[in-house]
Amino acid sequence: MQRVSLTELAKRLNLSPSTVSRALADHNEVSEATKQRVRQLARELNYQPNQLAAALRRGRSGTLGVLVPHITGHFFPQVVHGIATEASRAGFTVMICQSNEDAQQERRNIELLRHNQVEGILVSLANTTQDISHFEELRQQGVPLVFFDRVVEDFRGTNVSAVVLDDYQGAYQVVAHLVAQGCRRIAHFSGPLHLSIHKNRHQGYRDALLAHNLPVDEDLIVFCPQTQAGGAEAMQQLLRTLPAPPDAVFASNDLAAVGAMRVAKQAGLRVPEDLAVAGFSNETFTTLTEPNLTTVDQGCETMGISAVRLLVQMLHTTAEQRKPQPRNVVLKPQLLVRESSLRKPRD
Amino acid sequence: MQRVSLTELAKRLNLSPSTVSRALADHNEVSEATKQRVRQLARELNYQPNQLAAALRRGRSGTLGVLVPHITGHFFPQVVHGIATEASRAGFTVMICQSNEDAQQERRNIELLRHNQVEGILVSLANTTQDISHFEELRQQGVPLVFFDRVVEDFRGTNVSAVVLDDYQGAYQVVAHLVAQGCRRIAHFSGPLHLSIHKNRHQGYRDALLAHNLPVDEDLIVFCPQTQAGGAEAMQQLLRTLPAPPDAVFASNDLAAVGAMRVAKQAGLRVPEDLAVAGFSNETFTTLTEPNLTTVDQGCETMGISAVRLLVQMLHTTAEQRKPQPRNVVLKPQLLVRESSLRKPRD
DNA sequence: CTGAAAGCGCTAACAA
DNA sequence: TTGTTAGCGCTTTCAG
Repeated sequence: MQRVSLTELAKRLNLSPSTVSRALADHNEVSEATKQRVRQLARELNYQPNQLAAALRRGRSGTLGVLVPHITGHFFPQVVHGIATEASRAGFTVMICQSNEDAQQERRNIELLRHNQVEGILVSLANTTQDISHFEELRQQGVPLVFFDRVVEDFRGTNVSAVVLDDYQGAYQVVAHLVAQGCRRIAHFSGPLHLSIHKNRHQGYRDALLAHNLPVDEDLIVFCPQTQAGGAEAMQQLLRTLPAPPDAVFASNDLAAVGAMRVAKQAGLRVPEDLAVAGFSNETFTTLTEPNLTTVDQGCETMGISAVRLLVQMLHTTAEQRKPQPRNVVLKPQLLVRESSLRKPRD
Repeated sequence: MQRVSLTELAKRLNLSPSTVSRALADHNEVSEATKQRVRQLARELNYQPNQLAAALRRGRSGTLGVLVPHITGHFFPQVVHGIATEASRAGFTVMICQSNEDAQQERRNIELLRHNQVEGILVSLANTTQDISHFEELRQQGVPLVFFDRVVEDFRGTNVSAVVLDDYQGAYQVVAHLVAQGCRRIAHFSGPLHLSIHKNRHQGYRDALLAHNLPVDEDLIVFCPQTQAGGAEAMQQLLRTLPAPPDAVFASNDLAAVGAMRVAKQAGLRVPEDLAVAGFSNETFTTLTEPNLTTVDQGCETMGISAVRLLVQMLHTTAEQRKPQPRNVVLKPQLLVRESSLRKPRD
């Protein structure tokens, strides 16, 4: 069984290629009888339309480019899953590239996507990216662009869209919850503040304390690697240094929270009675710790979906000759209260 | 700055499109001087080659199709990561689709990939797929095809390649290790045997026992959902039913192992002293449990890489007019001994 | 070393 | 309702 082209079908049916094309596209200018004939033969010969040719001719590839730092861990696979699902729903295919957190690869992949004529690009920045000229170029040339999670702050208010999570809000909610549970000396394990996620969570922590008339005690704030070991280390430090241990720990991510929890338990503290613990991200393992870890869900999949919707919107508006309508979406995170911070019965 | 085509470049340089094309492809039949001129102007005008057109002309898209059940959880993201990385290394781009475990979507996506002229397809079956006619068709038409992890058994020995993990071997190793640790009454928590992963692990368990002159006690084999709850349930059942608890549990996956471990600890058994525990898959959380869980690493990324290599090989051999050379690769899993099963000091 | 010509497979004016 | 024509942007014979 050979590959047949549309032209081939046309010949066999004594029709012109255009008619066949229209028939297959179900144009209403074609007689029902002809459509039947065409479809029948197409099925018989197992005709496979060549999307490349159609895309070339139309000037529209029907493909969206996706550029993520990597497809590992918890967050990005989920987002990519959301992107792929929503793109498919909107009738697009996706071409996915990884920058491997490398600015060079990021540049190359952007090129690659362009050469493949993607209609728009969804990007989360590599963490080594300083020079953003490659994105600036895309922006100027009007390539529809949506950043998600790791965004270029400078592009706010330009013809570029973005989807981010409200980390500040998430952290604020955690602390408010801990206060409601009766905690008064809430420690915070933060990552480096040059990363916006940690900066925002840190700020949310501070503001929530102040809003509840609690002092911000700098001794309760520890900067540490956001890993299990880092969290463990930080907890040990607090237990060693302070006259009395804190009554809660809010870590900027789940791994650090687990580390803290483990050390606390080894030190004889009961969780949550003596020490309430909360993390951030809703990693899979948060329902496997003992006790289960209170955390903040980021709605990763929703982020992917929103990003695609934004992009598709932009594509429509540009197609209608109007200016593309960039927008910034800030997703609300969801506090998940679990055993590790629950001292009082739920309402 | 408008989009410029190769033809446009040619006009501006008073050259023919063919020469420009050759210059950009760095053919050695073009004078160095001309190459310079072409490259210079291309850069100045920010020329972006149209891959679609090139692909159409060449009859080679440079794209590989990937079809996975989903991009969530632990396993598939890792494999996809491996695929994307290796494909990029081999000069291909990837088009990724999800079947969402649905046979219908699987069929549609296969179509989609074909229409996009992918040069070959990497597939892991949806678990609802019974009718495999869509793959049979690909096979007959000579579309290069590589299955990974969830394969079509019927295709063994045909012009289709496959990459699978040696589950049997992995299970065997686990049990051999447990025996070496002094365990004699090793329980096994298995999933449904119609899934090959569980069937093979189960068989590995049995054979390893026999090989070490231990009896296979059917009372120690429990079929349960391979979830934390399932594992917990199974453990409770054993503790309730048996006159004496087993001295080890090997669960067919990590979640079930965690459930078993938790119940055992609650029942006052020490892990690993009274009960050694081992799982399968090397999920992220296995280094977060207390104690850390002994498990089997599947080399997910390696699987992706192998699959791509196999496909690329097939592409080469077909290109050289020779018959494609399908191969079956069986990856060796790696036993990771951790605290949950370690009773004796390491060698 | 360079150019002319043809065409990959499809779609979309414009005609009939 | 159907056909004619042209061409998307590129590569690749084949000639010069």
